Amino acid sequence: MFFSINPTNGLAIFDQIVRQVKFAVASGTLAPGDMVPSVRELAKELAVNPNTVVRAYRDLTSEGILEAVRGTGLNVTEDAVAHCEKERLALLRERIRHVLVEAHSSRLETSEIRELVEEELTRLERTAKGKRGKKGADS
Amino acid sequence: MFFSINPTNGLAIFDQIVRQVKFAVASGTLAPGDMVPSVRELAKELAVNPNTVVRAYRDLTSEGILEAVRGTGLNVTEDAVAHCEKERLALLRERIRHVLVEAHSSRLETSEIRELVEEELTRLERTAKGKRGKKGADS
Amino acid sequence: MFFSINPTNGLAIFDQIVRQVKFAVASGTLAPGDMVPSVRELAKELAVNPNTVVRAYRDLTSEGILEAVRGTGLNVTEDAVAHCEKERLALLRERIRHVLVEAHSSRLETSEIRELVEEELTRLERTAKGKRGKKGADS
Amino acid sequence: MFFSINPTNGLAIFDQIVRQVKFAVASGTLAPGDMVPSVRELAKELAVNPNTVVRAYRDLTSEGILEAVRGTGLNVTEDAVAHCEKERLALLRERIRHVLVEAHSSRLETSEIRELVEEELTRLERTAKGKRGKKGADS
DNA sequence: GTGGTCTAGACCACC
DNA sequence: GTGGTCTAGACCACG
Repeated sequence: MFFSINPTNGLAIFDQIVRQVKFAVASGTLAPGDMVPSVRELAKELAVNPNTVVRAYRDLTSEGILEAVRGTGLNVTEDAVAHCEKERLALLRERIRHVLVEAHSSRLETSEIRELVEEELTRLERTAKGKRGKKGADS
Repeated sequence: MFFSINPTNGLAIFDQIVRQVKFAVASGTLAPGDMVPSVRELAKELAVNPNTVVRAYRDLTSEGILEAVRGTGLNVTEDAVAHCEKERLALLRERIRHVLVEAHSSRLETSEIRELVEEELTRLERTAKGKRGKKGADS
Repeated sequence: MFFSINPTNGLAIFDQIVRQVKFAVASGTLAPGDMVPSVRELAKELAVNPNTVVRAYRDLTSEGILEAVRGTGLNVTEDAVAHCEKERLALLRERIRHVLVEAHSSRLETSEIRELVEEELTRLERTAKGKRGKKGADS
Repeated sequence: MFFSINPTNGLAIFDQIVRQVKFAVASGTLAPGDMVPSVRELAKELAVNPNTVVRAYRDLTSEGILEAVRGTGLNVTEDAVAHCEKERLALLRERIRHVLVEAHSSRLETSEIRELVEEELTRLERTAKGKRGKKGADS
């Protein structure tokens, strides 16, 4: 459904899941009270080991974003929205800063970096449009 | 000297060293025939274990970017420049794309992403100017 | 199992492992999709440090002969066979040439060298037969 | 003059020198009473570090093959011939056996190994003839 | 359980 | 002094 994993991302798989849940909450795709997919279901969908999903859900639970409902599953908490909205930009900003710092320390001019970013951003938009035009899209 | 390690940027230390050597070659900071800092020296400077530097240098050697001169050290090969110039953009582009893809999949609008990048880029420029204005400061 | 280390043959241990994996692939003893022994297992079997095996496996991985399957182990790639078949003869030929060159430069006649080789080859055959005749014996 | 170094031989440089001196003695190229080249001279000729030659000569001296003549240099001892003649075959045989063992353990048939050796031996003869035809020859 | 990374420190060959 | 190799043992992420 809304998650997609890229194993060569630099991010650990469980971390990608954690972040994507947070992003989904921040963007309203996942609302308080909604259930997240079961561990098995998500593990199958993403073709990862169930324990990896367990790990991600455990982290989210201990951060108060998910809560266990006995015998039912995990659902998004009330507090989650505020928490995730704040965190979304921070998480992204952090990664963006890291890569920009590296680009800068490689002695690329700011303008060259900006150009690189624009190129990739444009390519991304084009891809996104293409997918939207069709139907579902995955990574 | 010209290398700096950031333990929280998601990249393995040896990989950061590898990339920084490549960037230094690409930008001309390190020219063919130049010697890279000795294993022990760099290890001390970066406060990492010598074996971590050995690992990075070995990888660079097997990529043909460095070559060992028995008993004297490692120097940058003639081929290195072409190799690194090509690779610099590819390496950076790769990381940039990954973070942009994540930002996009978090349902941020392209304009919002662009804004985030601009903010960080501006902050980066300001920091850089600041440093230049003073004297040497390091990360 | 199929690997054996000889600490006095002039080759580094990790290199002997690398070569033996390649040879096993070239000879079909190890087929694409097969898992190589785990780092810890092989280290124990050869009585070497696990890191030495790690080093060998890493080299093989970066040559595209092995690939890591997260959390399960390393397996032989599809490409490995072609790669290793070509390399087997090259690796052996290289070593053979070196020793023949030395023998020749020691002013031995070609016929004398040939004789030496034949003697050792015969002894090798006899030993091999002996082993086959019994049961398993190792070096 | 009669020595040549191959840095990619698998053998350490000092060891190549040691062996070549022994071979020269065994073949009569160097006779008891003959002086070996001075450390400086040989180091320059082979383009290696003088300390490497010192190391080789030290080993040879402690084996009783060379002896120091105060203020003159090093010369070949009386005992050297017998010693070296015996050792020549042993040294070569040892290396030959190592490579044959490896070839055999790579599951090459004896006939295939023999073929490989013959090919390289033939190539060696051809090269040697070529050189002899001309004048001096180097590695 | 698996491999990946890192630290710590040893010995060797070579300059 | 240099790099190369090996040992020993730790921690992490993933299955």
